Amino acid sequence: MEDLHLSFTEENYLKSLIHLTVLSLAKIEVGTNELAVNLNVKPATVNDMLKKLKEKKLINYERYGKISLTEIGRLAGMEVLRKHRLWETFLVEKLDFSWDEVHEVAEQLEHIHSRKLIDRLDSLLDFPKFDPHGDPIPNAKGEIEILTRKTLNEIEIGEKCRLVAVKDNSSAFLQYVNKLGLTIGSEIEIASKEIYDELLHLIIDDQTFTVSKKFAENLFVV
Amino acid sequence: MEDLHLSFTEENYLKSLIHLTVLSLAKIEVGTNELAVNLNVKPATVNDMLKKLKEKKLINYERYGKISLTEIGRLAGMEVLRKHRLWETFLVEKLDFSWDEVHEVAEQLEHIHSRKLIDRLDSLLDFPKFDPHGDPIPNAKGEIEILTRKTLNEIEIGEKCRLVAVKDNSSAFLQYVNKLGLTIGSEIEIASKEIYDELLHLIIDDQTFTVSKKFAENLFVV
DNA sequence: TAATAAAGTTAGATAAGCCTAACTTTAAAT
DNA sequence: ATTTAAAGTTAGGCTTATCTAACTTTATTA
Ligand SMILES: [Mn+2]
Ligand SMILES: [Mn+2]
Ligand SMILES: [Mn+2]
Ligand SMILES: [Mn+2]
Repeated sequence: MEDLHLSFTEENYLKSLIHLTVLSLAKIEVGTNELAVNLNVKPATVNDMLKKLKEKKLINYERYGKISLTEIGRLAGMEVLRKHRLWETFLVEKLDFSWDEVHEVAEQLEHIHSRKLIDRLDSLLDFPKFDPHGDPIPNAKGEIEILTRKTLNEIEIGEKCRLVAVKDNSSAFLQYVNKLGLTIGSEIEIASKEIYDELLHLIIDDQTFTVSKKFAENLFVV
Repeated sequence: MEDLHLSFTEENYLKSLIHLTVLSLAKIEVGTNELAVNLNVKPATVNDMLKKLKEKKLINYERYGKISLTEIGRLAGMEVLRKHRLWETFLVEKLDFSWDEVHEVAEQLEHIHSRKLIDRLDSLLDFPKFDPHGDPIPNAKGEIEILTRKTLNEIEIGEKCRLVAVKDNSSAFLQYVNKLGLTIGSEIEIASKEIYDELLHLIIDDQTFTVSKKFAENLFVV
């Protein structure tokens, strides 16, 4: 079953669709424009590719209709996501990369075609369940644990929570997280919130920090 | 200096040129046809690319003239070769691949762009000098130890030698080498040679084997 | 419901890599 | 020194992935 040869671009479309449907709870379809934004291309470009992906039976799609993954498409997309997250874990665990440096390289490595390579890598890393950003890693069967996670801005004043993952994977954001001394597992308490400009005052390790709503929306906590 | 962005294809051209010039002792230039054969494309295709590579100052080339690498081209090509051989070493050393399985995957991995990645990989592997096929690995400065090596068919009857590298990297050939119980470092004695069909009779570990001239030409010995 | 806005599609271009077929230049043989 | 063969080049096409500009369909909102 796993011998359909997909181009880098096709794989990126499928991975995007995984993010926009499977991983975005309670939404199994997306539109052309949303996919275009996610892939950083123009809607006209997406439209061309939709025809090709439908032809290859990777997506369900009708003219002017919504887009969803077929089972084949879902498996192929999940494999790309699995590779991405395993490579990120490898870079951090084995090559001492920091978590803000791995995403760009993993964007390249996720397209290496070799089932054996990825399964051996999984084994070398001891079958990790989460990547360096706290995101779950799909297993070899394409199964993933989808957790309902709150973002920091949804937490009430006075409540304590623990950082389990980050939404934004850009190095700009992650370096900002580093600057606050935050890592996956950090305890965070909401000291107070500003109504006017929506700033949050946090207590981390007995120190006080002020962050924006935008920042807080990119932190997943429990 | 290392911020010229090269495509996979351009990198493959430079790597080919490294093989055909730098690594092929006493020949610093090649022609369009020879390069085309090496890259498995048509001469017309090569011709188009030559114009582009010259434009980017990666090769020296004039219409109807021979092709050679510039210093920039040599360094870029050497880096691709370095990556190829380091990844092959990684696959064998860290992921338990056998030497006949690594070449195809390394053909993909050699195009991952990240200086940090490759230098960390080098360090993880303890700065190996040779890849699994006995080929020297260029260092981070693009320097490589070029050794003058004899092939098995050049050895005289009665002489003993040691396998140091293989010329052919195809899995078909390497599996054949495996079948004879040969590995890098194996002692080989030439028992005799047939004049008529150029077969060689070898003694390896007190056992006798018969191989063709074609086979013997692909084994480097000292 | 009719007007307007948003979403989606099509047509026509472009650039990278590749091809075949025909042509030109250089090298090798007679 | 011609002739022929080999090597190299050009012209014109194809495919993939992208774009812009114009158009059509669906959704929203007055
Ligand atoms: Mn990532
Ligand atoms: Mn990608
Ligand atoms: Mn190889
Ligand atoms: Mn290659």
